[in-house]
Amino acid sequence: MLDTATLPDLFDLPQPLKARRIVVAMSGGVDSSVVAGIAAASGAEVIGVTLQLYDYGAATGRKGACCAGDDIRDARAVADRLGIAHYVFDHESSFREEVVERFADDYLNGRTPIPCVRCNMGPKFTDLLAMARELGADCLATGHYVRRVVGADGPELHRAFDPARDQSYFLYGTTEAQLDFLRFPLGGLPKSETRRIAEDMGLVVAAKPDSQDICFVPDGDYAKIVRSVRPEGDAPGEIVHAASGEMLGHHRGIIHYTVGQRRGLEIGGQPEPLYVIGLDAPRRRVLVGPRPMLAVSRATITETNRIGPLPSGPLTAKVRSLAKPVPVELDGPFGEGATATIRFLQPEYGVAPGQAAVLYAGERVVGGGWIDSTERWDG
RNA sequence: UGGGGCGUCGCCAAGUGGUAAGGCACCGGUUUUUGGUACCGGCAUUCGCAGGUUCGAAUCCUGCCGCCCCAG
Repeated sequence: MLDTATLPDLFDLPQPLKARRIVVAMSGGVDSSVVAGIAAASGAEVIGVTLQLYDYGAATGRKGACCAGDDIRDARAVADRLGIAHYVFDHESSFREEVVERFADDYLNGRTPIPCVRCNMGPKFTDLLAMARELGADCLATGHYVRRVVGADGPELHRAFDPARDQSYFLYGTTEAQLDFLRFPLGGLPKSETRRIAEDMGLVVAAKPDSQDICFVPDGDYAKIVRSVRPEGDAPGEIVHAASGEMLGHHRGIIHYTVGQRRGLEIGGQPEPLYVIGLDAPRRRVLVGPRPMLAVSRATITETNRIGPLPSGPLTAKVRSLAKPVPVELDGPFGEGATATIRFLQPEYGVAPGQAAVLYAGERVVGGGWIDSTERWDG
């Protein structure tokens, strides 16, 4: 059962909570619904806010999405159940510009975008956060699995207690100013506990499937979205061996490929698997080669964000969401939008431009940046 | 229309009388809040076609078809 005595700690706000106002970002999923429930139970005044991010019709009936159609309805139902205020803001046009169109443009440029990071940086932690301030809130709480820990130099971002649920990779772009105002009450809980709380509270979303895939891609066919936004982008081209230059086949369009990808090349008769080594957008060519050619020694990262001080101890980095952090060293200025370079102490495979590189000092997120280019390990 | 070689799963390829390896590709599953990766599983009752020899043929014989090379 929910221990109401510990609730104030989850929001780290000055007492008494009855005098506080908490805005909860409600996506319509289990996690943010539970956050709203916990906030309501804490005694604070709670306002649920849901952003409508994309087209209703396209998302109707979709399981595991967020922020459209049924999900907005669910968020409203939860808010009603909890007896809290709930507002829905139409954010479609800005979401389209900031997230969807950039997503498409990245693919057109031979990069592999990660829209969840953009969405967190823009609509959620900039726009929604500003709304929360306008609503006179003391904080903005979200259902992300990540921990905010107040250290000597201010709030820090740490990985979630439950490593299987950790979402810190998607939140590296959080600025210190944003972090000051944000709260992540679920960061210390295992997911099973979240669902249990949802059941205890009688929330309709208790058994709702976890969200996965990209929220605005209804059926996993992201290329369809790219085509719909940038119809001119899906042009066929050649598949070329990255080492020999030999033309091995044709592809359906560069947007279908990402560095490190193995499947979908449809090139047989090879002694070993071929992977996408690089994408040549101007020539519409997909460069392929054997796995050793994927080994990377350095990556240049741009638009870096730093959270808290650089540690004196060792750094690790994740260059994709599902990966154990690997040891790296950092060269150049880091943070405040600077461009830096990370050096991998061991070869790292399948580092794709467009993805995020997130730096950690142990459990703490030090920041990160966009992977802009890479260097071969032996090169 | 003389000589030589070849034709085994979509591709590469082992197998030369004992009842079709393997790799690549592809498909499915697992994992997973991005794209991918990885892992597990599936994938030729049949060896260009038609006959013949044999207890038994992809493997031997005959014919046909197709492709490649050399060629006075």
